[in-house]
Amino acid sequence: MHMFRTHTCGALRSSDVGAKVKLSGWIHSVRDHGGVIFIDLRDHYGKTQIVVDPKMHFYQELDRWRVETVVCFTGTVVARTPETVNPKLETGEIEVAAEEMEVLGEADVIPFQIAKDEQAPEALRLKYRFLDLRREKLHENIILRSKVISEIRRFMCDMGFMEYQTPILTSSSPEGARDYLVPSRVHPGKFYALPQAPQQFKQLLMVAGFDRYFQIAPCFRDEDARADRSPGEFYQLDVEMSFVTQDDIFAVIEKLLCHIFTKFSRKEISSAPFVRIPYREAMAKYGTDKPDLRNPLEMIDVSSVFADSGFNAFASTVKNGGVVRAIKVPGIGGAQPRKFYDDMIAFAQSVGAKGMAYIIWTAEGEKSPIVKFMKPEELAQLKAMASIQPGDVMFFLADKEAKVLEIGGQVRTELGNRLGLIDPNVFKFCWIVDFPMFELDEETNQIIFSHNPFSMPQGGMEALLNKKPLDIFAYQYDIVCNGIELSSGAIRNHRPDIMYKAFEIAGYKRETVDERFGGMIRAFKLGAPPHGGIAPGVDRMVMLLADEPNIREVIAFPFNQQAQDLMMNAPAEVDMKQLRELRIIPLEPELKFEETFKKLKAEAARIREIEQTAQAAAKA
RNA sequence: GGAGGCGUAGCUCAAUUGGUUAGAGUGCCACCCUGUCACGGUGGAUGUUGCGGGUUCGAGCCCCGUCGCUUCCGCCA
Repeated sequence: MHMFRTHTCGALRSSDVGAKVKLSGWIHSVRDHGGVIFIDLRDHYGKTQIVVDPKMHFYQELDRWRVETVVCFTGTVVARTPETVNPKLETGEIEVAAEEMEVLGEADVIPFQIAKDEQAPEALRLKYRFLDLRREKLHENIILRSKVISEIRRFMCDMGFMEYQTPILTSSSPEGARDYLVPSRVHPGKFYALPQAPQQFKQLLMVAGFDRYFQIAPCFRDEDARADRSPGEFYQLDVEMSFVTQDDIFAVIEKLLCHIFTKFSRKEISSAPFVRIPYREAMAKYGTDKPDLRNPLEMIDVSSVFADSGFNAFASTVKNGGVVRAIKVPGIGGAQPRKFYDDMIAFAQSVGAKGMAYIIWTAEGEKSPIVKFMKPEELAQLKAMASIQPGDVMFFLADKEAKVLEIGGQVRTELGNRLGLIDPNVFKFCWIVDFPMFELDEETNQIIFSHNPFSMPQGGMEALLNKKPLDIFAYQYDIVCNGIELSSGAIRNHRPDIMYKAFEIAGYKRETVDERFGGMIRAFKLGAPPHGGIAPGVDRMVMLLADEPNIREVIAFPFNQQAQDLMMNAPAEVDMKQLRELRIIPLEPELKFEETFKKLKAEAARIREIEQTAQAAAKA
């Protein structure tokens, strides 16, 4: 009987010496010494060195086969002499003396190297993704991903959750990202949408009484890519629970994340409970709602110091309703050259700052371009506010608050990076909580939902009736790790009366709410439990665990940044036959849609009229 | 949709800042080599310098346009 292997390429050890074995795999590398040839044979499990003696009948033929050819060797396991043991290989104590060879799959010249650590351009790597996936790091990443997902499933089930599947072909949701649409053949002119997330389904499962739901759920969003955001599709660990508070959900997720990150990483991990930071505090201190807490720097408000200062640039900003924020960097006073400060100012300007001031405190006094404009008591005030020690430096930004926070956040990150303040061997998690329910639209001056209209307002109906809308928080939260947002979540608003009221505050009529969200409201009118959930991104978790800066490195077959699959050539044009069934005529991209649509409709009506006239004439 | 960066051999990069026939490593091809494990050695082939135009005696280098890649902003309830 024919067989391909008795062992994998990672299996053999010195205890197997003397065994007659058969190994199959890819030719990883060839080292031809004239009198003897060494071949590293590689498969999913590892590498084994094959030795071919010139006396073997296939010795001459071996020359023909290039690296990455798939071959099967039969031979005997022999021990390596102590000086030829390779400690880098798990199978390094032995080698296989080849006696027979069979070529199973010939390989042409490969477009980029696999055995060597060579960085090929990404477009090429994506086109030949099956080759790229043979490279050790990428292969390991995909294996890690598989292990992480199966461990998540096991752990969730152990915590009493059950995995439920929800439709892939569903309807377009009114809020949120752009949908991917799928035309219906049975109902020409109508479209399914791929789910941006199984949001409504998981809530309906709670209404259906299933209590603890999870799903490793595919999500589809037609939005542009980022380094940590794959365009098109991605996976999230979708979670929903009934009869829970925000803290119940936090406890479950903290347990899960601690377990997964401990199991699959050797980095130090924040211990549960993770620190909780109100949204406004996060914005004030870090200038972002996804702070990297490995960076110890924080912004402080020093507007009051400069309100009546002799430093006019800042004083006038404060008088005109702006703010001054400072970032203290401890202990670098004497350590950085002048160029460092110039570079930081240039950086601040590159992200939109008008300028940036700084003060260096030394044992001898202050060094700064702005100190000469300031009174001694102002300097003393600053010193007290930030507990300044000699050697500390303070950077200052002044502008409208929103702008200062945004720029300050980027300056904080840049300082952290440049000064090496960010420990790469730590995972720091935090919850961002107390997102405002409403905000003021800057253009229209109207109250609008600030994030998710379906979250439960803190304080419920009572808060909606009695509090100023802008003072109401939502039970909404983000989980953040090392500056990467893993997920948003919320306690949902399951009460139709509270939902109508919340929408009323944001300017929606009851009829509009019924029209747009009628399905959910109908369900909530027939006995809905309080419920809430979260949906951490699986790709982002694996990306953090694999220490990859780019999300495409942890996805087996990712889109490129333009949402194309270069290997499968997707998206692609389709047959006229398929379009005819769907009654779809693609418009040339350069044509104006509205005008062309009207013209085509008019033309269609004209053709129909001509046909009807002809038919009538034929009858008569 | 907008901004920045990049584009030279299959791949990674160089080309003394506008000056002779565009080089090196790696890969590829041929030959040599019995202990390598990124083996080593000798020789060889490989270029529309992304594309189009302009400036110039002369452009890989400068200018304009265009395309592609990438990072960020917008967007991502």
